[in-house]
Amino acid sequence: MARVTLQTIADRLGVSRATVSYAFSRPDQLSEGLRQRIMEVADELGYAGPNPTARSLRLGRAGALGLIFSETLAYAFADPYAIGFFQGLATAAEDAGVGLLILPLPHGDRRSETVRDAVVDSFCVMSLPDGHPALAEVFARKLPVVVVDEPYVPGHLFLGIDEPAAAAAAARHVLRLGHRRLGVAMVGLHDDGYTGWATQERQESAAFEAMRRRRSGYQQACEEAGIDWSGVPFYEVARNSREAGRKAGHALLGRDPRPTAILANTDVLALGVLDAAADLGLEVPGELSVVGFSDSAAEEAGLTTIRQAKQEMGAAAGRLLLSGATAEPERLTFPHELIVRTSTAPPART
Amino acid sequence: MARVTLQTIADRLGVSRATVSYAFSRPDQLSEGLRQRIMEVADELGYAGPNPTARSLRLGRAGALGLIFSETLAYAFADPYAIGFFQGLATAAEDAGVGLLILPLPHGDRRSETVRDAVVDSFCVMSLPDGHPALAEVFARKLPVVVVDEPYVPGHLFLGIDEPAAAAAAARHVLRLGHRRLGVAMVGLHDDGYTGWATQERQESAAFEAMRRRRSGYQQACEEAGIDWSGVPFYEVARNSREAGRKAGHALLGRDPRPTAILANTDVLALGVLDAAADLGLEVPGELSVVGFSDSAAEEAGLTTIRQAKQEMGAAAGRLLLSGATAEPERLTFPHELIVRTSTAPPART
DNA sequence: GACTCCTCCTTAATCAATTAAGACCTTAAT
DNA sequence: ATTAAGGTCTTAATTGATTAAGGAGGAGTC
Repeated sequence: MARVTLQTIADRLGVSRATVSYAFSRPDQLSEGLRQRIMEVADELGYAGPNPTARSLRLGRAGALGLIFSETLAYAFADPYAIGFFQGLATAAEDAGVGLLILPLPHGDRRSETVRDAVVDSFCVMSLPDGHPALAEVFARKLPVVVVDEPYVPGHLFLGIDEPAAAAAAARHVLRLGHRRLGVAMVGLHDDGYTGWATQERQESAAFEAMRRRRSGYQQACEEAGIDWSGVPFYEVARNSREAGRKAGHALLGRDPRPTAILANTDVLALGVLDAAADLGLEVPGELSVVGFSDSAAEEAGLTTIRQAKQEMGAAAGRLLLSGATAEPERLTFPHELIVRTSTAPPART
Repeated sequence: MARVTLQTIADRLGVSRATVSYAFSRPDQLSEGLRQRIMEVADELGYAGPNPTARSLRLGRAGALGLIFSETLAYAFADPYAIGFFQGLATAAEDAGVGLLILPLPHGDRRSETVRDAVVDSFCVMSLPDGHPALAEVFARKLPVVVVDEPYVPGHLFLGIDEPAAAAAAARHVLRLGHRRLGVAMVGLHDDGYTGWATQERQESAAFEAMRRRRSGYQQACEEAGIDWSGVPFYEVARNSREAGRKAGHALLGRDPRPTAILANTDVLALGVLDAAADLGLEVPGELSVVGFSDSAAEEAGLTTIRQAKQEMGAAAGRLLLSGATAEPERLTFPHELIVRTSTAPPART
């Protein structure tokens, strides 16, 4: 049984293909009788409706927004920050009646076909490491693109927060509370699976721009407060999971002298640090202060964190891409806010 | 500046369109020199690469799997159970190198174009109420379809758990512990936004099949234990949120006599019930037992629940659709498991 | 009766590619 | 010298629709 197309129906009825097309797309162009006969025959032949791909080609629009994310999709769906952003983006897509095409970018096996063959009208790219081939492939498509968080590419639309300022705000908060012995736990600096202490050089050469800048915000705030950054223990983990945070927490809290405050660059990591503190019987915030980042999983745990308007960012990204208004390339900076909860307090007097 | 196509490049170089196509898709068919010249000219003219839509049309495959979900996307992304399923599905899509096209199905404004125009090779439909128009539209596309959880449509591939058995297991657990005064909190029965006590008739006429069957499992277990179902307070909420669960919890716990055990048909709802218990100063499990469903947000809170293999279900759905093997329509039932944690215990002696 | 105006349908161009089959030329083997 | 074999490129059919422009016929108006 061959495929049923408009032509099949047209032939069967002895009318032109155009007529059948009108039956589906503009019923008012046809007499009611013929339209009904067409529909009957379509039904009878098992016609699946106008082929969407052919339609897309003819109409010049795909009806979808492509989303590219550095991680495996399962991982992306596990990240509360990403989920929040997706929600905003999805809402914008929904409002515009277009689909959201989530494109996989397998680690290691970076096939370029994915981006090249994606049937979309625009791309939203989120958190790619510097120089990731997918970015070049996206730009090669010459479609509207917005890059979120990282990397910033001059001449292209960019959405993000003021990373150094936000990170500095987190650090200053504990510094003002009087903490002098800090520890830092970060994920997403590199793409190489490394977990362990990070040298200064490794810190500065991070492949992910936003995290690199976030880190520099921590450093700057410390140095402003007269703290020698090279003396601040810095633990890097490969995955943004609570378990990884716990590992980082144990590493940091195992130092002598023990840090009295730990800065984590995600909430999930911070929750893991809290787990480690609980393992060691340390009271929070009495014996240890912890600050997260993103306000994505912080509320329940009473975690002090930096709030980012992730949903608003997603919605804005979607609107910019879907509005059709070819906004001139811009760097849009979204606000952040320090949310103080119960995971931070002045250090215990020694 | 007109659009650059293969033809533009061909004309510029005085070669045929086919040659240019080969330069991109099968470099070995061309002399190295010509191929390079073609690439240079393509670059110079700002060619964006072979148009994916045209490619799709010619090749007869879209390279995407369509995902349809009854709720707004923002809501879907907020549901841990859905997220778990997405993770599995996304992993399968990733393995196959295809995209995941998430299709919006706006509440109220149910435009049929979304499904009709989706450029996909197959559909995964999740949790649609009985008779939802999108379902018919999906089947009209004559593409491979798998329906997850609800509604079961004979003759089409279906994935789900044994809902009545799973629900009965949850109910029997507290019944065996000795509870006699139960309360039930459910979400997702109807599509009409109602929140409040649900009559027997309303319970049985639920639009969502899986939830309807889940409820019947609760009822059956109760009746087996000699409990009069009509005496079991049943509170229905419109949204699967912790806040809604708290509301249901307050309603149920405000009854006299107060239930000693509450069955909730999602973990999120159950967490809200726990919140309500905390509000009232009730000890769990001392004064109140709570059972959730899905094991999607239960571990942290020590919630007793029914575990579903959501990721495995997602992965299986993806594999079935992407394997190309036109599996004969089947009803695949996945296992469930009662996970007993610390939110259930025998009732206090009165 | 001639004119205009509709209504309904057809013609034909267009969207942007892929690919089997064939043509042409060069090289190598017999 | 002839034939076969390769390598390189072209021809032309194909994928499945949309839509502006035009034509045929009937109805309404003067």
